[in-house]
Amino acid sequence: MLKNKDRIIFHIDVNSAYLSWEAVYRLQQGETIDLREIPAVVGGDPKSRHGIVLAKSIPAKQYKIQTGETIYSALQKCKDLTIVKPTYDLYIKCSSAMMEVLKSYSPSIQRFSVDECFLDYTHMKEHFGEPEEAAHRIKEQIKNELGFTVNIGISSNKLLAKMASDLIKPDRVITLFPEEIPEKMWPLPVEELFMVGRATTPKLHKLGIYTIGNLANYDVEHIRYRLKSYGLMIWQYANGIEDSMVRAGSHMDMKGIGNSTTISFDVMDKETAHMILLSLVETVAMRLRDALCCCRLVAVSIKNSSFKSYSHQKKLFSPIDTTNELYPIVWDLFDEAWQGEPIRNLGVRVSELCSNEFYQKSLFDHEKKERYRALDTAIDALRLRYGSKSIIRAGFLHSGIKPLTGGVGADDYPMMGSIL
DNA sequence: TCTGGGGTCCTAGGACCC
DNA sequence: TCTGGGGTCCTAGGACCC
Repeated sequence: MLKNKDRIIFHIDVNSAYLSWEAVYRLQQGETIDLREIPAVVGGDPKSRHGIVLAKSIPAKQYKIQTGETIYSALQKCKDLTIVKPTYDLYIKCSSAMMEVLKSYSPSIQRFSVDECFLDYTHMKEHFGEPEEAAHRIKEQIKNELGFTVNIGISSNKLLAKMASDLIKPDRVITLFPEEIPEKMWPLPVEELFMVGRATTPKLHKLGIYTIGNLANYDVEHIRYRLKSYGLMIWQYANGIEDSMVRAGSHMDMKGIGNSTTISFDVMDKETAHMILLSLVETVAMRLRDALCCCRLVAVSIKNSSFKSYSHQKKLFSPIDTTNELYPIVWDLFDEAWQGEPIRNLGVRVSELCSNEFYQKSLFDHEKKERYRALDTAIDALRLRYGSKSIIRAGFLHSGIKPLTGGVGADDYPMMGSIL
């Protein structure tokens, strides 16, 4: 029986992913300046109210520019900051190219996000040698073949491998085995521990916990009493305790599908809101069918111009997957929830997914439903063949609203969430 | 021309049933 | 007249991740 402590897990993390990928692409296009070597960020357009920093170069980091802050504020910190728009299609391609390289080193890979994954190296030693040696080979191969650098963290579980890859950047292989925890992980500020975020940090500070080591050595019952199961989890993380498997997941274990959008102006009327919701539904429903799923729960979220968010959801009697069934539900949910204030952001999310192949037909299903499904299938096929803009609803023609909104590209991948 | 968009999981409270 | 308690489902909101 293999003990957990004998596992070898790699965490591969692309350094400044979006920015690196933009830099590589631009160099390939004949650009002479490497974005990674100047103060630069990838960020949206403030005009359309998308103005936040998505990724920064290391020189930009020297100006204390942080991911998530506004472009406006970043410019205050660095007057001649270079700002480039995100191109998500490129990122999906770069991510997939990296996955192809990693697949040749282990069959057991868990994609954690577009720029991070876990690789189980446990049984690969006889093929590729000692873990550190292999990690260096992987890192160099990605650099040489794809042009960007990665960090690789090595340990006996996913949590420690992930913490390891964060220790020193960029272009590094770093180990963090259990015996190295006191020296390498405990001195770090507690907010650098995975799952300790903005809300938990001040609560821990109030308890006199400032470092990961403070948390690790705190009375576990007391922390559990104060922070419930969450407290127990982060206490275990601080002690390097975590034993989840590397799940070579597919989109089959996706829990939900959602799209949301920040509108470039404040929406003041129901009709416009309905149009935007319909364009979100088109994308959500298409992704749902693409995953061969139906959903049983539909939710609408609203963020108003004062940044207050609220949501409204409905559990369905029978699972659905067609645009024509989904949008009336979404419109109703919106009408019930909207408090009449100016709207900044709208979202649609479906969950409680099940297979669409053998879904239980309810007694109240009617033949119309079958026609809807046939229509959607035909539209999906046209969009696949001639592009997403080849067929749009007439209502969008003169609306000034995009007929399809959102999506993460053809290559949906499962995200991991709070539990490793 | 300040504040994105994609996820997962947990909790609390109320309804409802026995 | 007094006011059980357990279980499950549903909903809204908030925490965290990238």
